[in-house]
Amino acid sequence: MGILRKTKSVQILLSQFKNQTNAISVISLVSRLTSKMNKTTVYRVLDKLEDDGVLHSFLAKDGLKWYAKCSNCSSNKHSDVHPHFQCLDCGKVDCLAVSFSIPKIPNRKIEVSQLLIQGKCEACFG
Amino acid sequence: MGILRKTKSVQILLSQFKNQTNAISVISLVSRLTSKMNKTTVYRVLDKLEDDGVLHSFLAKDGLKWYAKCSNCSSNKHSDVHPHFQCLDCGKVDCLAVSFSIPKIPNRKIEVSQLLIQGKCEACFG
DNA sequence: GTTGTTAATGCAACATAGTTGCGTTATATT
DNA sequence: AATATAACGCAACTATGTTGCATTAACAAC
Repeated sequence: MGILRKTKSVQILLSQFKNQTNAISVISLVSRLTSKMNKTTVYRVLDKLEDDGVLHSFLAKDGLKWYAKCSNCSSNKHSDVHPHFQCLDCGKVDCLAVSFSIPKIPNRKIEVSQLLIQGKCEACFG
Repeated sequence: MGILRKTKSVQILLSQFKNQTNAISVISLVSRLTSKMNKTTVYRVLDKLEDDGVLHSFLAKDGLKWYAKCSNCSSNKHSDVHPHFQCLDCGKVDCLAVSFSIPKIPNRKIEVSQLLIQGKCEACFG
């Protein structure tokens, strides 16, 4: 069950993802919004926005959950399969606008896949 | 700093990975060895075995850490880059013996990458 | 085999991410 | 304005993982 009401919390959270394509960790959202809403609400709204195909989530290598805007998803399915890149220096995570090929695996049905790449980003590499 | 002494705990943990190629979650190891060693010891020994290139670790989609035997790693580097497959039905995780190509990304230095594939395994697919 | 050094362990307490139950608030419909 | 109920805040809780420290045990030297 997705978002039914455009509450203040939903609008605040959506505004965090406006005008930027980077992913944001849940921890970061909870702490930066701590004066505006309860952490429980952050978790619940993010969950629903993912249901609706507005955001997609993935886990970084440290086990923390990150969210980013979807580009071509609906509430039916998350069609947007792309790798995520996390900088080991500054911690920034972004969605890479490239597609990758999943290796063929016999006798298994593939449903989801996620590729996490870590290294140094443009800013930290130079 | 890796393993220096062949203690009873080290031997018990290593025996869990003998004669099988599946990955095992830390949670599962902690609970199945609860009568034989403290959970702190489980975490510490696994950490050291990974340092030594004996085991490698990765995170499944639920954020839980899993370990599996390395095949071609040393304490210097984990050379064994392969995808992991987790069955959404039975939860079993295994290392796939295939290599995959990481997409080219401009202006970034790639250091680590992990591909997690989820779906239905041979047993649950049929 | 005994001794000494110190890596490894067990335990308790702690840290952190995330979840649940429930009473209250506020959105949207009539 | 009244009503139904989705959404919220709060507190308490769960689970995974970590830390500090006193004790134990591996192993090398004798």
